[in-house]
Amino acid sequence: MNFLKDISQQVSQSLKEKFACDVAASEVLINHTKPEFEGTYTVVLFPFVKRTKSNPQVLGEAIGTDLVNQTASIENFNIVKGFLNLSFTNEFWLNQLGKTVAGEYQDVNVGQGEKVLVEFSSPNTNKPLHLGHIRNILLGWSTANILEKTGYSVVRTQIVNDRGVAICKSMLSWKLFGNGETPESSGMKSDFLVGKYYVEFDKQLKVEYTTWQATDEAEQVFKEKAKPDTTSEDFFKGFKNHYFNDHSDLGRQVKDMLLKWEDDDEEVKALWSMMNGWVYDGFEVTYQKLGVGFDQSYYESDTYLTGKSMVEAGEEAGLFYKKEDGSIWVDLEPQGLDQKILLRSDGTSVYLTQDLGTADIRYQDHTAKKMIYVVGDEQNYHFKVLFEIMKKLDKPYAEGLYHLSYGMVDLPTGKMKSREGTVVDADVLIKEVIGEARSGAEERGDMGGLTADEQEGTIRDIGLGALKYFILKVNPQKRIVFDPKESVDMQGQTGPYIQNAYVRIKSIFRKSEEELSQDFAGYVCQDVERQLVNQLIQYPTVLEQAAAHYDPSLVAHYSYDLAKGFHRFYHDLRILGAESPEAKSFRLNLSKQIADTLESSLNLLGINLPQRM
RNA sequence: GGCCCCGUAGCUCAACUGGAUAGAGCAGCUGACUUCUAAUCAGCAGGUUGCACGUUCGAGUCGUGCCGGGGUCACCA
Repeated sequence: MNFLKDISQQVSQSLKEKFACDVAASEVLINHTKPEFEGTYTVVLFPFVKRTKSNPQVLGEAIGTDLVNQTASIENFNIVKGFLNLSFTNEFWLNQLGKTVAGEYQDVNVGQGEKVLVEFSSPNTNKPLHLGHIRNILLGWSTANILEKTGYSVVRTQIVNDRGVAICKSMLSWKLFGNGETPESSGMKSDFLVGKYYVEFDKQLKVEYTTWQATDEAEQVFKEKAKPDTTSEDFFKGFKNHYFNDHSDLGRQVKDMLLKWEDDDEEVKALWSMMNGWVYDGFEVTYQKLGVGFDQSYYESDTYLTGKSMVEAGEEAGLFYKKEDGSIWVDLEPQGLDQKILLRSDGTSVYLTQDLGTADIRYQDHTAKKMIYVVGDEQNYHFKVLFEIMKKLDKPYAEGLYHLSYGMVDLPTGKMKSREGTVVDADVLIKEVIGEARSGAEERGDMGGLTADEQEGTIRDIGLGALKYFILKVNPQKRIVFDPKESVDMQGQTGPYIQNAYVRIKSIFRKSEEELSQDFAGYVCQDVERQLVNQLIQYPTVLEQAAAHYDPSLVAHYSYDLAKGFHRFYHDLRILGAESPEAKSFRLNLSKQIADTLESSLNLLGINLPQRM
């Protein structure tokens, strides 16, 4: 919005000429005028009071007079306390709409083609995607869209955690208890089938553990390791991991499998490929339902070895150190962090190791110096560590790494826990939300001459629109409390509300037979209309901010405000039945721009706009 | 315990990064469909911004200290 810069410039000049005070144009603060006052933009005068040794009233009079005289678009000013409120001419607003129509407010190119890699979703392959993934995926997807829109060259990627103990649990469990069950034979969605065996493993382990607790061996362990005042019940609650590692038969078998996997054992690898394949098929279905996809997927199984050699190289270069038992560590205490292990004493890699390798391979593939990791905030510390290590290794992309951290999604009953079966599966939720949209549509009846297929598509867009908006409108840093039973609202500040504004506009244009022309010269616009034009020209600024902060919620709030403005306008004024040809032309153009902007902004959030609803 | 995040209306969220009398939606109560789609609009009611100091013309926003919630400090991922 260049005219704001011009105003700042003018203010700076006035201060210089009339008060001999040097204030850079960039220091001039211009706000939106509060609705209860006359005007559209406001210059805050307080900061100049001290520097000019003048009072706000005098300052305001001087600056305001200059602005009105020097700037054709400013019609009037008033001063309230230390605020200089500026009103713009009718001509100005007509011009602004004209510029918008001409596409002048379309280009945002802060990225200038710079490459950015956005990692999101990043699932494990032992169970289906759940509500938490949905937030992750929506955030990642829309952040990528926003970056693309603002001129970055974006690569969308996921890292699939396809190896390790978890998937081996599913594999072993299937082998022991599965009787050769397949997605075909069971009719289950394939990722759910794998998840089923993961849960089954846990169940069996629990049984095994409980039985073991009654043995002499367990009693011995309790006597040796329990602190004086703990009951055996409490002790064994905390001992579960140790049991799995040191005493469990199932645990032994899982580890055995993991070792065989690392040894490239044919049978184990075949099982692994098969079951991972099931999971990928299932994920793909879910991704498609959500309308997202990736330019490239990375697999931990392909990258962990690279990480390992990076660690070894770093150790040789003296950046890391080796303990007597052979494990390799990094000392990040100078950076205010801790000592972290990078390779286990048996030479196998840990979580960090893989992330090092993944980052490096990605850089080799894409030479993107910016990489954004969309990962939950429980891993804040992990990423701090990772980024520090990259700096230590002096990687060219080290400074461009960013952890887009977001809060967990909780249920009204508390945290989601897979062990307690309180996890909300992504597919189940999507179905529920679409069902909600369907019953809403049925209640309303009449979707105006759509075929059955089109209706189904619209219902899906509405349901998903509600879900996506609900999640994306919240600032990523905050935790979300999500009640899947009450599902998602379709009224008020919601996706469907915004979709509805768009649909109303589309409906108008369906009824308007003439070509859209710009014959609105001389039209005197009303307050609502000025406000709407003003909202429209904010769009590029909003995009810039959303891109700078990696925050889709800014776009979400903007589109709601715009839709709200439109609904009100629609209610107050006739468009097709406007009082004059100019008024009609102005309003049609305005509506068209609003529809385009709503479509653009909602698409950034991954929300589709139906033509009717 | 150390470090990190969060705390705003009954509920879900805003507040242009320090600016005016803290705004929306939901839920509750009123009113508006023979009018371009009522998934809409208008109104009422709802607040000591967790608490206390401090910084300054000005603090929900910055600082310090408490209180409450969450996370994290693994040879788990």
